[in-house]
Parts: sequence; C-alpha cells; structure tokens
Amino acid sequence: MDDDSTHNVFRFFTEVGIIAQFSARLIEKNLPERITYLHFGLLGHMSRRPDGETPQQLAYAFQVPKTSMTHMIRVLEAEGYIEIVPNPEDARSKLAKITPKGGELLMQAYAKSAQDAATMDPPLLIDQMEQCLEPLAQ
Amino acid sequence: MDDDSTHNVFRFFTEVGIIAQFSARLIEKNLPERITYLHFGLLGHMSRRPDGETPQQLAYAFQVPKTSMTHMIRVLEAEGYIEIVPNPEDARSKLAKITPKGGELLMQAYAKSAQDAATMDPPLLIDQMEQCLEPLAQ
DNA sequence: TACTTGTAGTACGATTTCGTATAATGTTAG
DNA sequence: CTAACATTATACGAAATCGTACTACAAGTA
Repeated sequence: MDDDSTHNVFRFFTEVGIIAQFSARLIEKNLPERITYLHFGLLGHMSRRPDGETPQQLAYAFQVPKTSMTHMIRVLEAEGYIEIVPNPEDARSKLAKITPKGGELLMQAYAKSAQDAATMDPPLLIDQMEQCLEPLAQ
Repeated sequence: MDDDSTHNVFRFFTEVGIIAQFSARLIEKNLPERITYLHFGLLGHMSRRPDGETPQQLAYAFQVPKTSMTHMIRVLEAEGYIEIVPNPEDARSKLAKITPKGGELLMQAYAKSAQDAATMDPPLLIDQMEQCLEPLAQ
C-alpha cells in the first residue's frame, strides 16, 4: 500500500468516525435519560429476533465484552424495555427479549430521528448515502 | 422523506457505525495499554497544531464533554505523549502540545496500522473508500 | 457413574465517562 | 474602578466500561 492509499484509508476512517458520532447523537437526542445509541441498536436487533438472544450472542454481535453486555441488558430490563428469561435449552444461559414497551420506544425514536434527519439544515445527502451503500453491500 | 429513504439512512448509519468500530479496533491494537483510538485522534490533531490547543478547543473538536477531555489529556500527559503548559494569552486556560514521544507513538501506530490494513484478508476495498470520500468532501 | 474440560453469566474492582457545582480569570457596562 | 456576567478548567460523585476470577451447568471420556 503506497503512502497515498494509506493516507486515504486513514482519512476515510476519520470521516466515518465523525459520521458515526453524528448519527449516535442524532438518535440519542430522541431517547430517554439512561438509554444510549447502543441500547437503541440492541432493541433493533432484538426486534428482529422475537425468540430472544443470549447475552453471549448479543455481546458478540455488538463487539463488546460479556460483562459490558450484562450491564447494558440490566439497564434495559430495569427500564422495562426488555425481559430476561431462562433459556429453556441451556440452564446456564438466559434469553433477552424485547417487550411491547421496548418496541414502542424503538418506533418512536426511529420516527423522531427520521423527522429530524429530514428537516436538517444542511440537508442529509441521501443520494450520496445510497451510493456509498452499494459497495458496502459487497 | 419517504419510508424507503428513511430505511436507507438508518442502514447507512448502521454500516458506518460498524466500520468506525472496526477502524478503532484496528488502530487500538497498535497502541499501548491505556491509549485509545480517541487518544490517537488527539495526538494526530495536535501534531497538526504545533502551538497547542486548549482543552476547550479539543473538547469541541472531538465532541466530548470538557470534563472527559480533562481526563484524557491527563492520561496523555502522565504517559509523556503531550505536555500541558499555561496559555500565555489567558491565565484561566492551558495549552496541550504533543511531545516528541507523542509524535513517535503517532508515527509508529500509523505505520503498523497501515501495514495491518494492507495485509488484511479480505483486503480493504481502497477504491471504494476513495469513491465514498468524494461526496463527503462536499 | 466419576472425572475432566469447556461454556454462560456475573461479582468485583480499576478505570473511564460525564453531569453538576465551583474557583479563578476575563470582559463589559456604568 | 467596580459590579455583574461570561468563560476556563477542575473537584466531585454517579454511572458505565471492561478485565479477572469465580460459580453453575454442560458435554465428552473412561
């Protein structure tokens, strides 16, 4: 990899980091007090898996340590957005499932953030985003 | 914004979040114990500002609370990667400047990470990255 | 069965993050 | 100049993150 490519890769990473931070703030602004962008991601993930997932699987999916995931799902459970039940297939394990209240939160935050994104100035460059998505789809 | 655009915007954010996390890990792997991707970013920022910047400016640039920045620059100072001197233009303020040791760390981490990126399997899609950068440049 | 090894989740403690309040300094109006 | 207000950094404490070590259960071997 030549110096120019290297430079571009790092610049790409920097830009991507800025966008990631921006989108996290955009969504967090529409979430309750203790709920973060990661929690929002967890709820979205669980909404696509009605049978629930184990903390282990969630930790892997979101690339955080097991102990961090234990803490996150406890916050979500304490606020009533998920429920944690024993895993009938493995007595060591548990299953985290989204509750109706969690689904409600997800929808609301999604709708509000979409609204914010639509009314933003300068406007989000949706065409460019969709263009970026193509190569990412592999 | 129609439902399809909304969906694509959120998908874009998700993809971007994954790439941001990936790049943070790639670089953190080549940093010492207590030094994170954000610290690396701070050093890079300071390397482009030899006269130093105030904690306030750094907090704004990296979009973190002032108190968090206070802690971060203390870690960097404790490890000798930056020095914190009084701001001659404002006695309330300070200036954080990168040290030679900090420049050394920056270079090394940069070189090693570029090496890792170059020898990655599957290979990084540098062409696609450069393509993505164009619209981001505005 | 008894034994060994592996895996899931968590208790615990060190560190980091960050909101609130505060001290020190700067700035401006009169 | 003085008073009022703004700004810079930090002390402090609450919460979050995460590495280490542990317990409980599972699975394979003999």
